[in-house]
Amino acid sequence: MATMTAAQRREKARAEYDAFIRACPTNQLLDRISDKWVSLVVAALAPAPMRYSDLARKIAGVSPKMLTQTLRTLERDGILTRTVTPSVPVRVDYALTPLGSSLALLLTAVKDWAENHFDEVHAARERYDEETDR
Amino acid sequence: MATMTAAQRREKARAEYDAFIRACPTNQLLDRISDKWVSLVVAALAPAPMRYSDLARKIAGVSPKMLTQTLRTLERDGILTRTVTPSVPVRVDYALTPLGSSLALLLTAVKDWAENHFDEVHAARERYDEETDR
DNA sequence: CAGCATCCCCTGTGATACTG
DNA sequence: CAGTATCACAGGGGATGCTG
Repeated sequence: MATMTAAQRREKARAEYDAFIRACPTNQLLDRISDKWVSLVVAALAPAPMRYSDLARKIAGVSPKMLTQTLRTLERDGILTRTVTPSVPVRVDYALTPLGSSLALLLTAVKDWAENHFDEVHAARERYDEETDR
Repeated sequence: MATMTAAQRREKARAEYDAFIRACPTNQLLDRISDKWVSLVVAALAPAPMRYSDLARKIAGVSPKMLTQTLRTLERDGILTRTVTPSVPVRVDYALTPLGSSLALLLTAVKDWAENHFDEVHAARERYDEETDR
């Protein structure tokens, strides 16, 4: 295998690259938790379990569709549990799993960072815009 | 202003809601840093400053367009600095600011979480799919 | 109450090609 | 090397209406 055309080498590199991307857990999971709604849902559930309508109210701005979609993927990923109480009317509770709680710790830290450093970011933006705008 | 039609009341509520959303620093910043490319760029720059082409190579999968776009917004937000050295060929270095470094700490933690818990998430997914698929 | 189904638009994103 | 410009596309996400 000492001989290999440039095309073959390129193809090999590409194949390895693709495998790397698919195999790379970081990118996969990072993509999922780098989601607006994921952050908000996990943060909302961090203090205490909540019902569907509580979440809808607390997150304010989320459509039923996105809320459900987000909750389903998070349930699938073992981040939270979905508990249906078959009363009338139905009652559905969502709660973080231990896994979800460990993630919530980090996302809450990020959220706190955003709150604490908003001033600096805002100031930086104004400076930048002033120097740039025209 | 005791009299107000339903439409007016709705419009007022909407205006207040919009103002609330815009005023809320958490959502604004959270949205920005809850971005795939932001995470990757900040993580890439955390160990050491890098040049444009270094970033393009390290991140692998990002288009020039998205890379530039991401770098610009992060520069605007004071997360990183852009330094042009007018040699031939041109050389542009990107480095995290102290503000950016503090954020990098958190995002790196999230990245590590993703790496360390991928197995659990993956297992949860298989369990979920097995119970659900039909 | 807690959804699911459908429609549909619009923007973010990627590919490609060109420039200082 | 470090971008910018243009185009074309997919699909994210909202609105609406219906159900167990």
